[in-house]
Amino acid sequence: MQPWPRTEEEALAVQDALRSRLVFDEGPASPATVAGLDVAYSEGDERLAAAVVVLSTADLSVVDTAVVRGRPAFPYVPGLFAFREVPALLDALDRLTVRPEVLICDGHGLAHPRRFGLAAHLGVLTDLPAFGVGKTRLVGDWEPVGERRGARSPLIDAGETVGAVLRTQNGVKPVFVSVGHRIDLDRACALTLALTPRYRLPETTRAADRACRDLLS
DNA sequence: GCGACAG
DNA sequence: ATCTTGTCGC
Repeated sequence: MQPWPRTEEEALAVQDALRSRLVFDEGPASPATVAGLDVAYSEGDERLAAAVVVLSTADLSVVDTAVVRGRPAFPYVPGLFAFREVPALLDALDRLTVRPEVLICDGHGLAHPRRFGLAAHLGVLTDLPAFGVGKTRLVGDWEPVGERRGARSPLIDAGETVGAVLRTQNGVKPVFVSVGHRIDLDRACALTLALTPRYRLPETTRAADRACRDLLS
């Protein structure tokens, strides 16, 4: 993916081309390692820091960390968000010394207007199992989710299930889980719950958020 | 024309 | 994403 798209039209064309490479299968049931990815932005200038933190699924300990500085590669446009962060995230992934078994992204996968959000995009480019855990919705509707941790409701857009609204903590606002590449929704939700023993967001996301924020300040 | 709109 | 004080609760 050399010539990075510079217009919305070009970006849409790239999504169209890459979408056909998505693979939908069960994916790893109990991966030994999972990676969290996140990006932090500076206020005034246009600088960013991208981080990937690999955790051991067994005890949630940190196995590897990679952080890089960079620039947004595209303006923020809902639905084209991946074009903004993917280059920096790939740079960070390249600097890992271990290859994680699953990528957990800060954003959506299939829960996207054209079914190709950040998690799907990164999954295809790395060919690693990948899914997204978003804090807010981009598309879709859902029925009220039970108040207890583990409760979930299908996220439906244009008549199809594109993800799940999952409660990770009792009485706390749920998160939006959606498949990206080479993993199914049940396993993505199970992993998300395994990574949220105490907080709303996965430990992977929290670790990556801290890492890139540290590099920026 | 009016809202909605990942991070 | 980032800007922000206090406040409620364990």
